[in-house]
Amino acid sequence: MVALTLPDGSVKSYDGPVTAQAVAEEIGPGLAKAAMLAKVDGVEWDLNRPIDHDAKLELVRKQDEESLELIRHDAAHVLAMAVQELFPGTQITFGPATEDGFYYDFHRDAPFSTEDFEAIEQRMREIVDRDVPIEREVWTREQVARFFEEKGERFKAEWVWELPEGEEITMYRQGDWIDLCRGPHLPSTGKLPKAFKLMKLAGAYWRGDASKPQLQRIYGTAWRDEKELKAYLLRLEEAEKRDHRKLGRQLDLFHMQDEAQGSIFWHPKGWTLYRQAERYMRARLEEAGYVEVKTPQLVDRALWERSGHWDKFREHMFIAEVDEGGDGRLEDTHHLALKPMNCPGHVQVFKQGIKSYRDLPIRMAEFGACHRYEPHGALHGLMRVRSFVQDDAHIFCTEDQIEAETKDFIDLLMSVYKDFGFEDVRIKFSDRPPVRSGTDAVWDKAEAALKAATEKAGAAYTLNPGEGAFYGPKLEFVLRDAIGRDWQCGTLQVDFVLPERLDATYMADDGQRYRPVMLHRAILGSFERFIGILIEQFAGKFPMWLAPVQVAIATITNEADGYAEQVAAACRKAGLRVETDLRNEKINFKIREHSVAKTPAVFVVGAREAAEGTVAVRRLGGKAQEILALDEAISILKQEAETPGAA
RNA sequence: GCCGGAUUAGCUCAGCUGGUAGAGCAGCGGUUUUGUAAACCGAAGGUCGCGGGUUCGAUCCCUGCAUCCGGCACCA
Repeated sequence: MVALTLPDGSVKSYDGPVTAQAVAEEIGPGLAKAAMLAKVDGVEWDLNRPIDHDAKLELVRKQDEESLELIRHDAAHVLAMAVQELFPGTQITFGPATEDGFYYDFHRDAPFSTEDFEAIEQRMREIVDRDVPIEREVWTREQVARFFEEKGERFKAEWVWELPEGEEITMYRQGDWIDLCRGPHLPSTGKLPKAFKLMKLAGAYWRGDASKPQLQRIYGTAWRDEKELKAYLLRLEEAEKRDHRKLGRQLDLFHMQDEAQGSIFWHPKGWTLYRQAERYMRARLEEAGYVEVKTPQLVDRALWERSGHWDKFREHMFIAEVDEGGDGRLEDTHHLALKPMNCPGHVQVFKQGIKSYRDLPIRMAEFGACHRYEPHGALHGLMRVRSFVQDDAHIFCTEDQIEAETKDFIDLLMSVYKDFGFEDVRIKFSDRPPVRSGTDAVWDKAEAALKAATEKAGAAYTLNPGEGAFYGPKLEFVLRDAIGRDWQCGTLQVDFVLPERLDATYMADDGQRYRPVMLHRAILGSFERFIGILIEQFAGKFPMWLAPVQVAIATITNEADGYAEQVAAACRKAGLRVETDLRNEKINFKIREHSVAKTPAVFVVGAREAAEGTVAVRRLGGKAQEILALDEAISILKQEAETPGAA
């Protein structure tokens, strides 16, 4: 007897094992058609896999959000099958669902081309039309290994041995194609909606390891129906318009060029934006009890050797070679490095004089310009550059102070993000990496302290195993760009190692010297990256306090030029960032240009306004105009332009 | 760094199977003085990313390099 309890509480009993598909059919043909997946006692279960024990049974229907992951995983299998049919000799590896689609990694000597996509998609649709059953089979590890070895599938054959001992090994068969997979899957290929599309082609290393062979990854997207697919593609297209590189050019914010790859030429408007962010951050830090310092750009290699960076990151540092004697003799050649980070410099400041426990915590901030020789393939607009400025600070404190400092930091960061318009912040906790400094005991202490403090601060985080810095565990505060890529911005790192290496001490109340703990922390991360995200977040339509030009003053005829200059002067006097537009152009044209430039407000002035001492205010995105007395218009804008948080 | 793609005027892009290039916008010169998202006319603008090769002839084919784009790897 098998008794299945349905979500409505009703119980269905059967003489022997029964499939969820059969149960659905019994309930009704509509449900049978819509059903995609079962959940047996909460565990995902193939519809056509017999249930042989009493359990709670739920059915996931196509219209349920949960069906998406299944659809995408099945789409990946259908893709793999299509590829192997069309390109014999191609080896399969992995093909999971992703956030909005799926991919499959293949090994094949000849490269795929996006021109192959049409044929592959065509074949995928054919496989759906064939409507072949997808069946779950339980094999032994040896059977799987032998099977794949005989087929020349060396990646699959290798992988099966990595699966945990004792785990049930399942193979999913669809027609004459079969893959090692934990499932679950649809009951047949015909259930896969044809709302999929192959998107892009990329290289990816086998098992994410650059020392292993490189595979060819085909990315696709899959949805429940054509309408969802269309909406997704449209969303992507819209998102691409927010690309900060595109907007950076269109809004004349910055540019880059080959002679300084990975570095930014900030134009006046972009630099204004940057300065607003900097001004705001400085005020917030001062308010939060930070002191600001400035440390050298070029530092002798000796310090980097002591800090451990020379050993670990030499390849990624810009090194200057200085021949002191000017005679080419090696003995007096010095190596200096452009600082790739500010920590060792801050420790030097800390070490001047003797610090007392009464001085702690010391929150030492620097808008530090750093240079890192990032690999070519890593560079990405403002997001990943070789020359950047961190809103860096190091908090020197006692172990007892870690918790309070962490909490204060998280609060400060969240409040800053909120002022910039970010509510959706992902937090990751990264623990010890395989290659690291410091003993396990020290790491135990650092990880425990950071975790406890984070939990106290009430911040929800996900675990990011093995991704910590070489000297300590870290919290990463991650923001998302327009097309859904995640970028680490803020960070907090607990460090017991560097104070040791660079011999930082403080005098405690017992008259003994102790090591301070260093908390490395940044809120924006780098101004460059944060501004990149900001541009995409606002699609270039910055709030008044950040907008490079807050108001454009546009004349209707040149009779109003004199008045327009007066208006501009009054605005400047009130601290507003103004641009005048006295060109010999129609007002329609001017309005269009300032709209395209995303200037938040335009004051239109003509003969009428000049006579009456008013301005016609037009807001970005609005059609309406409002005639206001000049003083009033200025005071309204001034109020809107106020920097949030601090002044 | 790795895999794939791209590179044509300031910008966005066109250029069929090899015969040294074209549009729109911007810029420049004129006309126009305009009431809330593109006035009209004109002239100009290019070592087709850089180097090598094939060819009578290369923007186009081959090759090396550079940069950029999409991923992967990396990210103190």
